Amino acid sequence: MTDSKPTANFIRNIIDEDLKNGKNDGRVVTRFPPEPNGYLHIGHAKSICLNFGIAQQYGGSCNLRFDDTNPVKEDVEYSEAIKADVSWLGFEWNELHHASDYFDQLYDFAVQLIKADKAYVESSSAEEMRTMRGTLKEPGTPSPFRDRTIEENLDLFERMKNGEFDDGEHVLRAKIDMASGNINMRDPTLYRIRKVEHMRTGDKWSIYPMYDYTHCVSDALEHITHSLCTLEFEDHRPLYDWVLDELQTPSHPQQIEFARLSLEHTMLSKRRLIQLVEENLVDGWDDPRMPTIIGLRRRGFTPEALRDFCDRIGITKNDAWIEMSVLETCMRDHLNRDAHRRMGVLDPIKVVITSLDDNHEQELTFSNHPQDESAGSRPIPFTKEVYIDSDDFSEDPPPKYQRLVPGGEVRLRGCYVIKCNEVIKDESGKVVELHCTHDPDTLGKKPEGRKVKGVVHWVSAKYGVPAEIRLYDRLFTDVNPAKAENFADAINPDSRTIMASAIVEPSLASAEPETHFQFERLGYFVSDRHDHKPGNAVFNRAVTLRDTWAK
RNA sequence: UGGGCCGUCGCCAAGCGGUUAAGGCACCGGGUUUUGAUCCCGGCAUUCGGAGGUUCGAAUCCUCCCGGCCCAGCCA
Repeated sequence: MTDSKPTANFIRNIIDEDLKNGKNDGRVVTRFPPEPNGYLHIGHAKSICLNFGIAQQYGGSCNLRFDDTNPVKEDVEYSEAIKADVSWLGFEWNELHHASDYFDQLYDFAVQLIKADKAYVESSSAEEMRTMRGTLKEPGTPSPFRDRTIEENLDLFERMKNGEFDDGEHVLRAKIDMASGNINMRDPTLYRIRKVEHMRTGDKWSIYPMYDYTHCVSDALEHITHSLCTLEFEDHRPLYDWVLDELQTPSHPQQIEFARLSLEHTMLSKRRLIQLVEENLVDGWDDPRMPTIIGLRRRGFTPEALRDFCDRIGITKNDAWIEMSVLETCMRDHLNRDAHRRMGVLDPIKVVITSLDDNHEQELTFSNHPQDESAGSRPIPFTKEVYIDSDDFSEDPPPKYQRLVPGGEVRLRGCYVIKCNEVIKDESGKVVELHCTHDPDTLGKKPEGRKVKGVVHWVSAKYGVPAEIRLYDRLFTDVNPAKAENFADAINPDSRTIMASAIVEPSLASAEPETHFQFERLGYFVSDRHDHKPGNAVFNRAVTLRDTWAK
């Protein structure tokens, strides 16, 4: 996995062409403009990687800008979380801005529009405006307020700003074309009255600019060259251009739209995500099953893997659905390369090696990474009693089973070959202990005269450390849960399995929170960044190992 | 004839008038292996939503048709 040469896409082609033609004096400036009204998810990661990635590739820059134009939905809790997520993903913004930084300029520009007779104060109700807007197939009708004099508009707008009116009494509209086939051009609202505390400007303003008016002006003020956004804004581009043309801003960024991310078995609508959290269907925004950046992080995904993912899925205008396997592969690729190997047993079953002395103790040396010598090694104690995973033993094995069976042999990973001689059960018939003997001539060498194919991970019963291991699966069984009648019903009942009695090798007790490991034969895990502490080992499984054994 | 946009392998995606139609994921073999992992090697679209047309030559240009997505917030 490398972050080198990103795949070609239509946006890079446009930029290449612009550069060739000397447009923007060879500058490339992008921006990532989230509204601070929630947590970022993997769909935002796509946009972040695109915007910051293009800036990097072309030696340009990328700004982080909070689109904080609707004070009723926004909060600094979110803007702080967003900054943390962007940084964690590995990107540095050039400038940090807020749309609210431009409120004064935006107001002056609005006055300019009024003076040019390109904007007017509308005093109809929202209801009436909707009626007059017409429908998709029928043109709208002009408002009776459309022909107010410039002086009257100026006066009213100033009084709106001064707080003389209540929410909903008036609105400032652009004067464009009520008959346009594009509904966004039927005199769109530019300003509305909102007597609400703003997260940054407090109660200074009682009017707030709308997205369509704010975004293009903000882009222009920051001298953005390429304003990248998602497909649903295609219809807004004529308005974006109209505003900048009317205002004759010195800079006129080019808006380019690309398809948003759709990932199978998950759902990226902010509204639905909020619902998951509020209805306690998950544990919060950072629940490891959430597609939020913070959730993916806690699950054990890495910035490298997420960046690789964004590069692999590409940028187009197709409504594409990405299979989970792509994300999982990115995760495995990265951690296969970087994660140190460890052993842990999820559901322990005791193995007594009867051929060993009661107090047998042996220190074995395990490589941290079989393909990377530089990763070093760590000691692992071997004792008479060890634990193996319960599904690595079977009295009634399925075909091609390569693990331990009564009378059979298996290799304890990095240790001896053992043979199962006796199966101990409790009153209910449950297997509680296996009595085995070891072949002393198999440490570091193949057994004589026979083949032992199976290898099983294990932990010393005496030195193993108790741990809680959380296993995760997709949150939704449906490919597209958003389409389910009641999406809560689409939740996978087995999306989380807690293995409360797991035992892990001693070296893991001292692992720092948020350290990634491969537990051999089980998958990639991370020590939980919140719950993992000395004396309380907690690991989350990000993804299993690839498994080609037909189960 | 409201307006805008999209259709290349099961899923993504390069390709921009002349290529044997890249690559990744998935899948199917085979080899290595003390992780049923990794790694390696091989297979996987005579065809680009369909039909016409232009051209010596079309996935790439034109026309029509079919299928899908977005838009009627004082949300972004």
